[in-house]
Parts: sequence; structure tokens; C-alpha cells
Amino acid sequence: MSKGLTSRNEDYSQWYNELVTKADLAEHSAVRGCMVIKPYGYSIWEGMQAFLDKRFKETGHSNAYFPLFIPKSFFSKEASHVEGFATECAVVTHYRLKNDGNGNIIVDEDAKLEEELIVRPTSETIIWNTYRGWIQSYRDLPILVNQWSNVVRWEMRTRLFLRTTEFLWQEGHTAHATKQEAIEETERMLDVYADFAENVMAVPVIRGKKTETERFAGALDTYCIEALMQDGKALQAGTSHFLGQNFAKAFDVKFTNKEGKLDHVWATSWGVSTRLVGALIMAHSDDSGLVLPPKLAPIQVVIVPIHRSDEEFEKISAVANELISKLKSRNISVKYDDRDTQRPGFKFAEYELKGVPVRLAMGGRDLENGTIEIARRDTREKQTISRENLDEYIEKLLEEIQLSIYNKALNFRNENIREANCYDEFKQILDEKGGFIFAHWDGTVETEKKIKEETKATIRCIPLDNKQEEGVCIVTGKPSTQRVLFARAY
RNA sequence: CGGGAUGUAGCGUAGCCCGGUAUCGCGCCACAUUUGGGAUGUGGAGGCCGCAGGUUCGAAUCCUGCCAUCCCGACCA
Repeated sequence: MSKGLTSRNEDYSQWYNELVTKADLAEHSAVRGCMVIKPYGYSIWEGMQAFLDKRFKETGHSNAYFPLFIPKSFFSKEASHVEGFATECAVVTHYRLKNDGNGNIIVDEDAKLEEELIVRPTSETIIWNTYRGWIQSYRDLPILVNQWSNVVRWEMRTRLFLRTTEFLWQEGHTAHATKQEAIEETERMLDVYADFAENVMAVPVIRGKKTETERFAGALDTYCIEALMQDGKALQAGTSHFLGQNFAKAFDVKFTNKEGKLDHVWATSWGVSTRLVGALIMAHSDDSGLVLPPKLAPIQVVIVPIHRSDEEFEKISAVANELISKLKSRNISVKYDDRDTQRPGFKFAEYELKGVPVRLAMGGRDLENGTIEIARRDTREKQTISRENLDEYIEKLLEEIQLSIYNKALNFRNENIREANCYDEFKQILDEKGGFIFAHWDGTVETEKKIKEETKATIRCIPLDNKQEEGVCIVTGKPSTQRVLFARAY
């Protein structure tokens, strides 16, 4: 364990990279752009999966699994979809290797595939090709399926968790008899994501719709949740797409409706990825390391014994073990760090780096006084308290920490939403403060593009509950009926 | 994919210009003393100098190619 972390003020990017590796979440692999997710990082993802999977099932969905490979021809069937993904696809062209006689293993050119296979960047095409066989009547609908999988997108520039060539995610793909039902599903799942982000990850988000430019390739509407990171940049944390009948038409998926007429099926898709781990890190952590919300912390409580003799250690352990069983019966995950290979100070620093929400330390003094030292990671407050009803106290404290982390992020987010009434003010806010900016926009692709080129800011979304107000576009001066949300983003 | 930088022990580095198989710190191992915020001492182990070629009697060092990482751009739901 190395000392010291670059501070956020010094270099936010470097702070993030160091934190991910030093807290043992992930590391770069031998393959360009691909990461190894280490056990501690993976357990955070598992925690996210558990919460989301439960919510998906509560909202009527079932898990299934579709192939990693997609025949190339499937991609050409939905025009805007292929356009959106064509430039970042990994392609399998051969299925065999051979020895070239000089001891080198080479691709066997005789084993060329008739049709190339695309490593899925997303699964709409293979899934809708499959759904054709599943749907004949309105009685077969809706289909509410989710898949947990890996996907590959050949990105030019990658960053651990935030953008990797291969990443883990879930993708929901649903089929419906009516437009209305599909739109309701799209919005329902956006709410699931928003609720998860705020109540589990403790990250406040803004729900909205993407503009035409930022929309998913093949969607009629893309809904999203947008979060704000500590450096003032926005991060798209989840998307839910209303796909209309685009994929049903492309893959000829029709059904007979109640009136006996043939119609194309309505679709949605929605997903979140391991990028959420990156969001979690960037939203809460500080210069001492990770700050994890209790609901996602792999270890919620750590107990560090401090002893001068074996006898003292035995006594401390007896008290600790009793506490551990009480905490476990309250479903609190607890680790007793009885390693005698590291000193207490080392352990304190290590658990701070790893973001364990509550740390307990018990030594000879506490043993005599019936006390224990309790330290919370988020505020770094430390106090010595009585051990009476400690399990109950800790349970409440964990809830308080969860809430407190959320409120801190919420305050930060709210303090960093500003309104700009002219282009100069807009640019000034971007350069001096960052954050979200509400500004009037004339609704054209040209203006959106111009702003992006000149300032690197994009329209993150048009918030769902957006206030309607008369105004003029900050760039063209044309009339506008509402402000939209801009930011520089990851 | 374009511009820039970097790659030497697990990590961080010196050496490179001016060729002679490698410096220091942290970490690691052993023992002792320690243990309420990243311990101290003594001894020890650890290196295909990113990879592959080339030049040379000899390459970490010079040349070519490749790979990876970081920064800036382009790209990106």
C-alpha cells in the first residue's frame, strides 16, 4: 500500500486514476482499453447488480441470455443503428489458428467465415431477430426481458470504469402491443434507474430526454439520468430508449392485435453499465480515498483491535465477536481485522482509502471503560462512545451516513446549476465554474453543434418536468419556450 | 486515428545526450523491539532495463518497427 493520493485540486484525472488502482478496484489489463476488475471493485458492481436485478424482477422482468456474436447482416437492417455503431465494432473473421511451420501461431486463412460476426456493442438486432419467432399475437405480449452481459465498443480513448473497450452492463429489451405501453415502460425503467442512483448510490440525478443529436442510434426518444461529478462535469448514468416500431420493422416482427389486424410491435431498451462504479467514485470520494455509501459498501463496518499483549487481544476479540454476531443479525457486513502483521495506523489509512463507512477501534482503555472508538468515513469524525446498544447505534449511523452522503452530493449539485442568459455568460460559467447550465436554445441541430464545437458543452437533456418560459436562444436570439440543460460531460 | 510525453524490481525513480549488463527510496523476506493515526533497528532476497529486430567485440544507452499508458484533439448513446 503506497502512501499519498494526488489531490482533486491538483489533478482531478490523476486523482481518479490513482484512486481506482490504489483502492484495489481495477487495473489495466494486457489488452488495450480493457480492464481487470479486481475483487473489491467487482463486489461493488455485484452490489449494484443485486439492487437492480431485484427491481427489474419487481417490475415484471425476467433475465435471459443472447449470443455474444451478431451476424454482420443484422446490422444493416436498421439504418440509423448501423450508422451509430459501425465505427466501433470488433469483428470476428476466422475461426481457427494454425502453426506456420516456424513455430508461430497464425490465423488459418482457410478458416474464413462465410459471414463475419460482430462482437455485440448492444443486442437490439440479435434480440429482435429472435423476438420475431416469439410473437404472433397480442397474447404473446408484452415481452419483458433483461440480459446481464458484456459488450464491446472499440473506443478511441478509454478510462477505467468510465469508458472501456469491453464493459459489463445490463440491457433490458421489451416488446409491447401499443405505443402508449412502450412509452410507459421506457419511463418506468428510467424511474427505476433514477431511484437506484439517488437512494442506493446516493447520487442525485436529473431525469430528461436527449435531443435528436444525442439520441440512441435507432431510437425515437432517449430518456436519461444525468449526474454531476465533483469536477463540475456531467456524467450520463443511465439511458432508457423508446424505440418505436423501428426494430420491429427492420426485423419484420408483427403481431395480430385485438381487432384482428396485423401491426408491428413496439419496443424499448434500457441499460446501465460498470460506468456507474466510476460515477460512484467520482461523486463522493475525497483526497483520502473512496467514500462509499453504506448500501453499496462491500464492508460496512470494520473493527480494528489495539492490544499490547496476547491476553489483551483475547479479551478484545471476545467483545468484538459478540458485537460482530449482533451486527450480522442486523444484516450489517462487518470485518474484524485481527491481522497482527499491520499496525493500527496502517489499517486506519487503508480502510479510509477503501471507503469503509464505519470504523471501530478497541483497545485496553475501551475494555476497561466499556467504550469503543467510532469513526465515520464520510465526515472523518471520530468519537469514543459507550458500547451499550452499539449494534443499534451503528445501524442508525449507517442510515444517517447514506443520507448525509446524498445530501452533500445534492447540495453540491444544486449549487452548481446556474442559468445563463447570453452566450458570453454561458462561456464564462463553463470556464470558471463548470457544472450544469440552464439556457435557452432555439431547438436546432446547427446551434447545438455550434455550441459543442465552440465550448465543448453539450445538451445533457431536456428535463422531464421542465419549467416552460419565454426566452431567446443564447446564440441565435431566436424565440425559445424553455431552458435546456447544458454541461461539459464525460 | 493525429500531436505530445512516458515505459528500468511489486510501486516510484537515477543512469541514456557521451555504449562496458544498473542507482536510490518505498514495499517484500528473516529476527528483535514495537502496536490508541501509515513503527524502528540489523541482516537479506528480488532485474529477459516494455517487446522484436538491427548496428557493435559489447546495447538500458544508438537505429528501425511494434505494444502499452498518460495528456491534448478527433471519435463516442
